[in-house]
Amino acid sequence: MGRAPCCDKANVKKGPWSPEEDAKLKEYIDKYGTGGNWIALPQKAGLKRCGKSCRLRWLNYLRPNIKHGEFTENEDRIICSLFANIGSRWSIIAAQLPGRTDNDIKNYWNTKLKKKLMGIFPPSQRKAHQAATLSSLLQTSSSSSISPTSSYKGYNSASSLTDLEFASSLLSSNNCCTNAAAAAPVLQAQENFVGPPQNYQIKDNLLMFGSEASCSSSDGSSNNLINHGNGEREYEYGGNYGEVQMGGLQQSFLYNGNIDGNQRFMISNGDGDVNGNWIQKQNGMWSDPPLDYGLEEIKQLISTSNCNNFLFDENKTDQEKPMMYY
DNA sequence: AATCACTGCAACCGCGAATGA
DNA sequence: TTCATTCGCGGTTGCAGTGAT
Repeated sequence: MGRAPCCDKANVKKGPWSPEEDAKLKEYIDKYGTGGNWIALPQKAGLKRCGKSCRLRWLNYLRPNIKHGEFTENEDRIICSLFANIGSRWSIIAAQLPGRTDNDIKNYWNTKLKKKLMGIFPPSQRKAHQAATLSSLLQTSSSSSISPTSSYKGYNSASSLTDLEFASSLLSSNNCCTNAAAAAPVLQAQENFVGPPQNYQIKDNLLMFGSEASCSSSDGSSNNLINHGNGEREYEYGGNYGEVQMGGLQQSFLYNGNIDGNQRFMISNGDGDVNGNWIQKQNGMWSDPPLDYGLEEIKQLISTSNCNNFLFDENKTDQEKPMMYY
C-alpha cells in the first residue's frame, strides 16, 4: 500500500494561481492565520487547492516582505559561501537572506549563479585559474590576523580577486558536502580550544563563548540562539554558519571541518561577506593554512567533493565538456 | 514569419521529520 | 511505543517568454 495522498487530487485545481485565488488565500490568512493546519485551510478559505499548494503559494509569493527581483552581489556571496559549506540546504541559506525564499534561491542558483561561476573561464583555462585563485586566496590569509577588531581584507575592491573568482575558489577549495549533519560529529567532539574570534569551546553540538553559556533554540530547527554569559553576546548557529556579537562588532564565520581532515573557520563580517581567511587547526593548534596547495591537491579536493562534479570532468576534452553538469 | 532552443521561474512531487493521539 | 497525519524540504517538471536561426 502506497502513501496516502495529501488531498483528493481529483477535486483540486493545479497549475498557476489566479489573482482571485491569491486574494482569497491572502485575505483568509490575514484574517485567521494559517491555523497551523494547511490541509484544512483551502476548504475553509473556499479554495479548490491542495493544502501544500496553498502553503507554497503563501510562503513563496504572498506573504509579506517577500523580495523579488535581482540578487545583489552581496547576496551572491552569501549564497556561494553557504553553498560551499553546507551544500544545497536552501532553507538554511534562505534564513540568512531576509525576504528571499528557499525556492527563489534554489532557482537562482540553478539557473544563474552556478552558470555565472562556471562561465568566468573557458574550460581549458578553468583549472589553472582555480588553482591560481585558490593560491592567491590562501596567501592573502597568511598575512592576516584574526581578532574582533581585525579589518576585513583579502576580499574587497582592492583585491585582485573578483567576486566570482572568489566564490569559485570557495567552491573548489572546500568540501561543499560538509553539511550540518556531517559536521555534527566534529562539533560533538566536546573539545576545548582557543581559536578565533576568541576563546570558546565546542560542546554538545553548540559553540560556546566564555566559560558560561545558556542555550536555547530559536526556532526548533537548525538555528540555535546562544547567549553569552554576560548576556551581551549572542550566537546563532545554523548548520555550520554562525554569528557572534563582540564589542559592538558583528562577526560571522563559516565552519568547515572537512578539508584535509582539519577544522577550519572563515571569518566574515555581519553582512555575510567572508574575508577569505581560513584558520585551521592542525595537530591541536590553530594556525594559518598552508600556502602551497599544489594543483594536484586541488584536483584531489575537487574530485573527492561529490557536489562539485559540475565543475569539470577530467575525462573529457574541452570540446566535449558542457559548460556545466547537473 | 515560422520554428527551434534556451532561460527563468512557479508549481508539483515524494520523501523524511515532526507531531500528536 | 506505534501509527496516522501534517509539515517542510529539496529535486524536478512544465510552461511562458525570449532570442537565435
